[in-house]
Amino acid sequence: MNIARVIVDVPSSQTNRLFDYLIPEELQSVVTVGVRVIVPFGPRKVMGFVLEKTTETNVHKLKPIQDVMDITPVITSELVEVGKWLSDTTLCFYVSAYQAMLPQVLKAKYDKELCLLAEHDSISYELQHLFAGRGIIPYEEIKQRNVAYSVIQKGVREGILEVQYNVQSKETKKRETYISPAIESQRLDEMYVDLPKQATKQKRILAHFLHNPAEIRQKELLHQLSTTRALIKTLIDKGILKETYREVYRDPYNQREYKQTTPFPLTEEQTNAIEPIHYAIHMNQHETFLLHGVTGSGKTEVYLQSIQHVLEKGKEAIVLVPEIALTPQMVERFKGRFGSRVAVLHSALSAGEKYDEWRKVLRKEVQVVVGARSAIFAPFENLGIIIIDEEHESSYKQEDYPRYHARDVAIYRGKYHQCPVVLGSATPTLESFARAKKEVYTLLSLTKRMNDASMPEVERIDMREELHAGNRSMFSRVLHEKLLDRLQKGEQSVLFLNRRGYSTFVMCRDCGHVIECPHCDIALTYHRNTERLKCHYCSYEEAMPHECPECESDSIRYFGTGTQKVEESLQQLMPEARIIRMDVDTTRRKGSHERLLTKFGNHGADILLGTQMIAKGLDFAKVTLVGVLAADSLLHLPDFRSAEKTFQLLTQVSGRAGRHKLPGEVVIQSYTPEHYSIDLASQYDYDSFFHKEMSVRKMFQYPPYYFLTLVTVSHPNHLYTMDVTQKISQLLREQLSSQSVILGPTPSPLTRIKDRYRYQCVIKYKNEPTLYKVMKRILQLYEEAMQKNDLHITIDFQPHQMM
DNA sequence: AGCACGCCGACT
DNA sequence: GTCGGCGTGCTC
Repeated sequence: MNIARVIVDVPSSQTNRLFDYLIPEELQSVVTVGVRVIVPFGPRKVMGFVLEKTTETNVHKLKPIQDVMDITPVITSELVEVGKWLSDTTLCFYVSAYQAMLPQVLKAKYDKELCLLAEHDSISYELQHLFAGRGIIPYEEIKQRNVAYSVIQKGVREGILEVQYNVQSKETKKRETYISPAIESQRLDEMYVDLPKQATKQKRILAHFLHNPAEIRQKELLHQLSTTRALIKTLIDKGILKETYREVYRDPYNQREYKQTTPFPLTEEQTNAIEPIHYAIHMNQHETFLLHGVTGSGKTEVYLQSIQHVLEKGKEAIVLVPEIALTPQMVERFKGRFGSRVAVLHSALSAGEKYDEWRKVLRKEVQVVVGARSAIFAPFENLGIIIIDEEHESSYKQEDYPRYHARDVAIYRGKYHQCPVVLGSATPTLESFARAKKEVYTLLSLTKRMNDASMPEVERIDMREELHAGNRSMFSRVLHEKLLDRLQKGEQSVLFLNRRGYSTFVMCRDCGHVIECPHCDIALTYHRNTERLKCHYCSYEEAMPHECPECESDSIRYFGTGTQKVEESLQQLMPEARIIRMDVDTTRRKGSHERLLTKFGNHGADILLGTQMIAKGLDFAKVTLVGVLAADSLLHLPDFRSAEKTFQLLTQVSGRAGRHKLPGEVVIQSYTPEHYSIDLASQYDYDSFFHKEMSVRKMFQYPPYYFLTLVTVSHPNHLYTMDVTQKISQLLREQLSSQSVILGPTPSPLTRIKDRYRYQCVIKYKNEPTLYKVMKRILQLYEEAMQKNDLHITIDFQPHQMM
């Protein structure tokens, strides 16, 4: 096995294959499948992943591997397979798939240096000036100092200069310094006596070690003796003390104390739900469960006790949680139960912290990972369960390369490890619920809230009537009243505004009529530049009307409101109320999210106004009112999932009120309160919503009845972009089965980004076994244009956003 | 992706 | 003759 087959870190279609390298004798034992290596590639050096080892090759001029970057593999043999599958099913490069599995700091860093091979005084004046006495300089200095590249080229040709390509790892390990005596205590005693009288501080330090010769953390020593590093350094230089380094983890949760919890007694429903999961764990059997439980029904306890079983079997668990729900409260629940056996992986951690948490997994120091989407690649080798909480969350779908869905990866890994996968949600995606109904997944239901709490009462407010009654503000009279009431009682309110409602659908403020596409039942998008309304699914368009086509009123407007504006008018309406605004702007800084929530939790404000991010996980005893300012904002986005998303969001938000002793109330403001998603959400009726929405999806040929694939073409030239998209649509129509529907070319919802025009084509299909092949062929066809002509073609199988 | 190689026009 | 423009093709 002296040949390694390597995927090089060059993301291009021509290099997207294995390259064979000779493993030098001295690296024979360290070069194993899954390690990163540095290999010569053409004239430079690049990072690569070793995917195979072999003794045979048909390449004659094998180059040797230059170096290894890892002592132990960073990609387990299972993840090698996952990576292949991932790149095959998302059509991404192999490197991209493997990069996606690793923490950012393991990405290679490249730099170039210029080396001087000749004697300094034998070279030209210009080069002497450039090198200024140094033997190696950074390559960029050539440009900075304005030296002509021809001079460098000539030097290289003459053998005076050499360009050196370096590959570095960005990883840094945090170390702590420890101090201990370098000599025996007897000699230490002598030293103490020999020290000059005035060296009182040095004596104090020595006295400490005479007393306690054990190694001590430098930080602690400095603190205990209130001395300085300089003094210690002196003693080290004298050879009396020595310093040693010990690698430590950057543990963002280390300082925190977690109250240890023990398993709660389960309700009858929970017991029924957990039994099949435990059975699958014990039988080492893969099965996908859909745990459908209303908000507050105790899904987490089911997760925790399932994990408990897994750990008892000596296996490991992955828990995925949506990014915005990965709050300290959530982490606390897992750390509280499993303590130091838990690693946490999410985006709020620094790169170094993420790396450290990830390494705990790699080294098998933890058995449970709680994390956001990418934690699905946690390098466990003995998985016993994978849990995806809030299964319906769109953040589980990666929106750029590789465009994977964590749910698919989970099921792939679950099959590999023969372990159960649990998808949990109060509002499962139609896809998952339909699969459960077809018994592809096993459905487990929790219909009751814990402690017999009831869901808060929901009142829907028709904002059209408010307008007719002369209320032009964005707060209905009922909501205003209730807010004042809470303020008086010293209770708290949460106001929710969807920021994505900043979009631009067109609606009549008199009759609530929203202008929709006649072919797609989806709101048209207002294009400011052309003053026209367009459908992003079927290319239909029309002029922006001056009056409502339904009631002929001239109150027809395009819509959008920001949190900032809401805060201003709220403050105007209720000057005495203390308001906390939470949106992207106020939570940009690290830790501000938590700080604001803590402040609200301590009743540092009366009203919490926010976007998406406050819809999840909030659990405050004094919150008795939840207001949704514009429930329509999601509804009319150009997205076939808009009704589903509205239902999910309203259900989610409603769950924030009255979670404790005080009963809660919910006010939903809307211009179309009669819409089934709002109506059924206010009644907490998932089943009816499911049936209604399924019939809509069936009628309009959308998932889960049909699969979707989105092809997006972009190029600086408008006509060319249209042309390529047209040709691709044509090819798809020719090469795919006649049952498939191909929509397009259509301008993308964001038709121009960064001076690039974007067109798209949507494929709706039921069964298209050759789709990957056809797509690959199309990509090959345009490979040249993509390389030379700045053409981009992206393919998204099962897209979540049609942008 | 990068980089070298190689073939053309515009110079010292 | 030499320098530098960019199209072409390769990287174990």
